[in-house]
Amino acid sequence: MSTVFQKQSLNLPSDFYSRLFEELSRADLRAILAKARMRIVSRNEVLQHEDEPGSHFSMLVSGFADLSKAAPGGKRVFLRWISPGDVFGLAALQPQSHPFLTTVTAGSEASVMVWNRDAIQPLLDRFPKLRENVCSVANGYLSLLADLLMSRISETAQQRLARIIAESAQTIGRSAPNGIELDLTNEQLSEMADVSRFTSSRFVSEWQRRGILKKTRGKLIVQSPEQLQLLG
Amino acid sequence: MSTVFQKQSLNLPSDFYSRLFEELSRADLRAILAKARMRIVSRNEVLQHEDEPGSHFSMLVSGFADLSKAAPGGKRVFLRWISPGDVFGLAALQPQSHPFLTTVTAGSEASVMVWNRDAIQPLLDRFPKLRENVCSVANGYLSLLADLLMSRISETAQQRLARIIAESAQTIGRSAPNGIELDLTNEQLSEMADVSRFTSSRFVSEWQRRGILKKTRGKLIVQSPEQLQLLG
DNA sequence: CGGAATCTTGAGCGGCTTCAAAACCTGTGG
DNA sequence: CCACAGGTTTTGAAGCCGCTCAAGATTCCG
Repeated sequence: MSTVFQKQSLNLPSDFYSRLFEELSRADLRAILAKARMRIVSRNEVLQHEDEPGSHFSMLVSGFADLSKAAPGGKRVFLRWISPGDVFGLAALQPQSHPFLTTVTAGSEASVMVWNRDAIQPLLDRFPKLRENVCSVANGYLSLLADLLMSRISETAQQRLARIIAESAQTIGRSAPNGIELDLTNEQLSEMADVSRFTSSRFVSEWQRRGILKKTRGKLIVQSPEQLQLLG
Repeated sequence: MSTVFQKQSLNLPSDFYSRLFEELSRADLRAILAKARMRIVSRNEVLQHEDEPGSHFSMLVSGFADLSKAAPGGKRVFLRWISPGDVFGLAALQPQSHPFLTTVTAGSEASVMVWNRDAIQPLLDRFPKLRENVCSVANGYLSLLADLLMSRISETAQQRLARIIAESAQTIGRSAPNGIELDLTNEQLSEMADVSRFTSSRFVSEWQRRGILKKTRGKLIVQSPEQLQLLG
C-alpha cells in the first residue's frame, strides 16, 4: 500500500512510446508532462474505481494493470490489459463531471503518470494535437468494447479462453527458454474468460496434452502461440 | 429506394431537441445547419455501413433507425434504436480517416441531416461547444457498449428479451387504447435479443397468458411495461 | 381456395455449470 | 527432515438453459 509521489523526475525512457504523444513536439511534451505527477503503486492497488467521479486522467508508464468492470451479481468482467503507454480515465476529460466507466487495478508494481481534471483540460485546448490523440484513444476504446461484445456473442467458452491466453501472452508474458511465461492461476484465467474454473482446467489440460502449453501451479507457459490463435 | 436531397428547408420543428445542439446559440446553430443536407430515406435503406470509410456524420430528424453490427458467422447484432435527435457516424469526426464501427438502417421512412467529413470538421474548431457535445455523445456510446456487454454476460435469454421489448416500446412504440403498439414479428424480437425464434415465442406466449402483453401476427401490444421491466 | 409467412408446442440434445471428492503442490514451523 | 495447512488442480456425475429439429396450427392475402 505504499503510494509514492515524485514531483520531479518525469523523465521517460528514451524509447518510451505512447499513442497519446504522437506528433507532439519536444517542447509541447515538456509542457504537458510538467502538469502531471508520477505515482508508484504496488500490486492490486486500484488506480481508478468505476462509478466514482472522474477526477484524474492517467497513463501507465511501467508495469501492467487490468481494465475491468463490475457486472450485476458481484462478478468482475475483464476487459483488457493495460500496458506502458496506454491511457485511461477518459471521463476526466469531459467538461462536465462524469463517473469512470471502468476500474483499473495494478497487476504488478507499476508507475503511472496522473493528471488532475483541472490540469489536463486546459492542455487539450492549448495543444489541439493532444486532443486529437485523445479522441483517437476514445475511438480505440469504442472499437474494443464493440469487439468484446461481438466475441462474447459468437465465441464459445473454448475460444474465449484461448484468446485470453494468447492476448495475455502478448501483453504481460515474459519470454522464457521454453515459451512465454505467465503468472496466472486457472482460476484467474477462468475469471478473465468468464468461464467456470472447471471448464478452464479441462481445456488447459487438453492443450497441455497436445503440447500447446504447459501448466504448473500458478504459472502457465505458452509453447505454441500460433496453435492457440487458431482456436480463437 | 427513393433517395431525395433537399438543399433548403432545413427548418426543424420548434420543439426539436438534440443533445448535439445543447447550449448553442441560435446563430451558431444556423451556421452549423447551413453545412448539412437533408436526406429522405425509405424503410430498410442503409444510412451508414460498417467497415466503410467514415465519410459523413448524421443526425436523425424523423422516423427511426436501428444501430447494429455484424458478428463473425453472418449474424447481425442489434445495439439500439436511433430516435430523432440522435447522432451517429462519429468516425467522420476523426482527423484521420476511420471506418464506421456500426451499421445504421432506417426502420421506417425517415429524414436525416448529413454533414460531410470536410463540412463537419471545421465546425468542431469553430464551435467548441459543438465539440463538447460530440464528446458527450461519444461517452454515451462508450457507456452503451459497456452496458450491453454487461447485460450480455449476466442476463438470461428471458431478461434480454424482456429488456428489448421494454426498450422498443419506449422508443419506437405507438401508444394505442389498449397499450403500446409495436410492429415486430417474433422473429425480429428474437434477432434483437439474440435468442432463438422458439425461445422468443415461448416467453411471449407466457407473458401473454399473464396479461403483460398481447401478440398477434406481426404486431405486439405491451399492456404492462412495468411488469416487463421487472423481468429485465 | 391455395400458398406463404408467422406462430406454437413437444422432444431431444449439447455446452457449460455446479457440486462432490480427491490428488497435488509449496511454503512454514516444529 | 517431516508433517501439516492452505491454496491449486483434476476428474466424474448430474443438471439446466437454451438451441435445433419436426410437425402442426393459425393468419393473411391474392
